[in-house]
Amino acid sequence: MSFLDAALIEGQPEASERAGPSARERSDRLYKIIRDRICTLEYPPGMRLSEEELAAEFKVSRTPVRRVLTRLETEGLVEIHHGIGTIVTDPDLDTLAQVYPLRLELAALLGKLSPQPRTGADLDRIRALVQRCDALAFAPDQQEFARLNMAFFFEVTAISGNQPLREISERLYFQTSRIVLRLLPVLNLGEEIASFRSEMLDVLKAMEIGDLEAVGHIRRAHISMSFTRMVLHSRQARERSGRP
Amino acid sequence: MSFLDAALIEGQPEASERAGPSARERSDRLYKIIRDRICTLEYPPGMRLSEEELAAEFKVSRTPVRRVLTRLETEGLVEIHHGIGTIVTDPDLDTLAQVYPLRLELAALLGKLSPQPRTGADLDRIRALVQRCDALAFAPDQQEFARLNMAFFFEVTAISGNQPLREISERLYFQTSRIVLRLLPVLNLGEEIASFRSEMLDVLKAMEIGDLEAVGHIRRAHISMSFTRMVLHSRQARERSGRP
DNA sequence: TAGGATTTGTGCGTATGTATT
DNA sequence: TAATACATACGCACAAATCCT
Repeated sequence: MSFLDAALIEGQPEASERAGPSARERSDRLYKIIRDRICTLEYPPGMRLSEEELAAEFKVSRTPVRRVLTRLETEGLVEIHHGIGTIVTDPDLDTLAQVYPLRLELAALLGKLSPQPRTGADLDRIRALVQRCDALAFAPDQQEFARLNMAFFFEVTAISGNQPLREISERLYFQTSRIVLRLLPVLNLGEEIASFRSEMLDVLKAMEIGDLEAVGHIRRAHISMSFTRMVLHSRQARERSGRP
Repeated sequence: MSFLDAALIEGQPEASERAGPSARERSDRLYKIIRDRICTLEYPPGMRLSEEELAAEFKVSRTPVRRVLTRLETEGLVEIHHGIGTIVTDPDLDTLAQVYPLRLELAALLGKLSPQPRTGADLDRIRALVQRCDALAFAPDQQEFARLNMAFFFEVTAISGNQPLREISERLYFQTSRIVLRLLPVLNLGEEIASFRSEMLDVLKAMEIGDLEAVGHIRRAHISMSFTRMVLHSRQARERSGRP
């Protein structure tokens, strides 16, 4: 268990005073830990997750672990098969082709529905992400790239006060964010990092003048281009490997 | 247990040959039964659902029942409180105000993303719904109205082949469909039935000429007007009761 | 084909939390 | 304030399903 995981599962009591985390809080923390491990490919597609092993790691019985795995299954991150096991799903380009049109529309909606004005602290957090992105250019790190992407996603999603919209956006993001990491070998890493950095700067500019609807449009444009790059490079990779 | 419920839980084996329903199938059926009971107000908002009673009714232990209730909680249909119980949620106008803008956009998207051509059988099913709606005008029945609405919703949602979009649309529908029933006392029932009937006829016309994008726009317009009527009549009801 | 190993699904007793008396 | 009643959360043992030998 990494330091970050430990911080997540211990945490501060949220709803209760000094009285230890409630069942709901324990479950949510465990869910986020496993979800993040899947989305950073620490648990790669195809890996089998053992209920007993997870139960042992987090010092609980299988019951709460099963609760979390069931939730992850409804969100498409794992598949549970009776008698076989629980395996991490492997999102493909076909899944992506269904989810991306939705993500495009939802990104634009985020800037329109119940826009939440950004504070200086909000902008500073994004500026810190740009710094981390710069460091990434010199020392490529898949997991750090995944965490940066996720952190930026949450910053952009927060511009809308519409909770159902945020939940749906998150769900679709976690369903497909892994595919970029999977395709990194065939993608141009420098191009991806540069594109990500310029997206953050564009969003920052729009936020600085308070134009949240523009943030949505910028985000939409970059999601679209990201998808196009993936399709393009995948096709090129297939051609290079000789497959039709 | 009603006859319809019995048919649902027995059903035909879907994935297995004569080998009895799998755990997944049993769970899905139980989920749909309870979900439908909630959405037809057979389980009204505020009602407490006992795990033991449900377990006894469906001849299983509390474990699979808890699995289903947990799923219903993530979808916002019930709230589970440790030590208190599981109660059916009561969606209010504020929730509606957040969900409806989304439903509007998604309705339009349904006609655009992966449109699925309608067959004669598809149209006949909708025509049958119109007939049932006509019968409803003479003998108002809240549950029948709820079931008609739901059946029509599924027919319209089926025009898109985009599975994530359909899932999201369903989720938002089940979160908010009950509120129309709750407001029926202050709404003009005749107006609601007439509006519903004309929506089905409009959709039917668009489907007959194969214009699925128009179906989306029609649906969007009617969802918008439905929302406006609810806000309007709720305000009038408040004014009549003397509350500011 | 049969049987054992391993996995998830289920049943049930107990722990924990909440409200009421 | 303490005790009681009753709800969900949890842990564990066993059943059912699958794979491999």
